[in-house]
Amino acid sequence: MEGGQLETCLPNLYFLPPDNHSMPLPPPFQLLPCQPKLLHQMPFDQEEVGIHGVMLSSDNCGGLYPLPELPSFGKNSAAALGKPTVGTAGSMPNIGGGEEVTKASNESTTCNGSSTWWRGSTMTAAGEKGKMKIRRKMREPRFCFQTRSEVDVLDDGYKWRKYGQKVVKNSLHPRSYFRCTHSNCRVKKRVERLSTDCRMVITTYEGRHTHSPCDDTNSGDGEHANCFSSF
DNA sequence: CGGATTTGACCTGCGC
DNA sequence: GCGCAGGTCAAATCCG
Repeated sequence: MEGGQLETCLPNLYFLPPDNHSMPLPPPFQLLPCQPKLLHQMPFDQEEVGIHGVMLSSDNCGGLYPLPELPSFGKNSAAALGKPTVGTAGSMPNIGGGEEVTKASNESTTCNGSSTWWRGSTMTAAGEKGKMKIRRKMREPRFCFQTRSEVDVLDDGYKWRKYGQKVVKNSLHPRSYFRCTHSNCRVKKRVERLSTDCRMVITTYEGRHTHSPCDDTNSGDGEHANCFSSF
């Protein structure tokens, strides 16, 4: 992910005034010890592009925080440059929004159950490479929020498996990558701490769970109580 | 012993 | 075209 693409995303972020929090939080957020506050919403037309994201911020007492600037989001990031964004309330970190999500319009969730969510196990070299490039651009709906917590991984009711950790530039803390362990559920999340305030944890969910949190230990398709599907 | 985590390598996209 | 940075894979290792 490059900060350079942030500008393509930022105009789609809006600050919601406190009295305009009409959008219900998705179940994972409702399960958190303290519900994060909605700060930003990505007002994409869901039907059109299949994207719907929010930015949230909270601490353990439910206090509302403006999202502080993150130092690590690329040379061209608006956050780094202090560019004004639409209705800024702090800066938009390049989490959950760095990619050009609008290209996901047609094939947004057609990840076809292959061994990897975007690469595909049956991909052949020449013919599929172009598709792979496109697929790389595809992004699931994302929800980004910030909490003040001692622990990196918040208990959101789902079971996660860590599949990677990466040191990000200009950040003191590594970013961790998690995948939902439920079969047929490709939801991922990234967790990192602010370098400016190590108590603050940025969590980004990507994708929609195909099961409910309580259904997490089961295998199968778990069609009921989709966390994000109606969101 | 099986599942989860760690970590280095690899791949891809993007900016210059 | 090249280099950098983010994201993912997969073998090795750890842990219950």
